[in-house]
Amino acid sequence: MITEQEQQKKIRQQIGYLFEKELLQEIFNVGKTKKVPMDSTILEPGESLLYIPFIIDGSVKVSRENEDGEEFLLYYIERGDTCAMTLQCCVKNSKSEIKATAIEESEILLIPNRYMEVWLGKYISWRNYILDSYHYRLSEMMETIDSIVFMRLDERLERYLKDHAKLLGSLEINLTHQQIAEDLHSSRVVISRLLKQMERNGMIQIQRNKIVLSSI
DNA sequence: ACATTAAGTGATT
DNA sequence: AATCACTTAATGT
Repeated sequence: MITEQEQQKKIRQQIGYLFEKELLQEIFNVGKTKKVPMDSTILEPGESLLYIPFIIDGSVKVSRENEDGEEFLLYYIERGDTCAMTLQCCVKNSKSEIKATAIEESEILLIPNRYMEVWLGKYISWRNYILDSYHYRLSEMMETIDSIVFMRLDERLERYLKDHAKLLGSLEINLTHQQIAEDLHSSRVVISRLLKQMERNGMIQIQRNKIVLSSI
């Protein structure tokens, strides 16, 4: 079991630079950290938010899901990030419209949602952080929209692979063609074909359950 | 050895 | 670019 001191130290290291001293102290008082295993769902659409989640360590995938359970990747969030969608949910007490999945073992910090509004008035760093988060997520979403509208699927796939590699800091991508197809809302056959082509171009190597990029 | 799941491929729309 | 139908290859039991 991790001691409180160790936990605080970790939070300080990972996201401490974001907030002022007093706020950090409040975070220590009311926040709880939680480890989540790879591939676990952190948040389902329709769920009510009781906590504002922050990523302290690891990476999380945020996606949209329709009634049939088909997904579409909106963006990734990593250390120091929170999800703009959840912020809104916390204030308005509405339900989540997105799905969040850990793509590696991650650690999240949970803050009871009632502090959200109080801190907005009390701490400048918090206000800035929230505004920045919104801005950043919105930009990322626009990039994603651009890619759907203006890029061909092979270009999107390439971007997807590189983003994934950068995020996890490894040229090895442990995903099946099926999983990739789901994120890009395409079909497995199509992805397999495009990957095969990329392999012929020497951009990647294909193995079972794994793709190795030659470079980023 | 057999079943299951991932990946490859030709043909069709 | 998607879907079907089928094959081949890798992996678990």
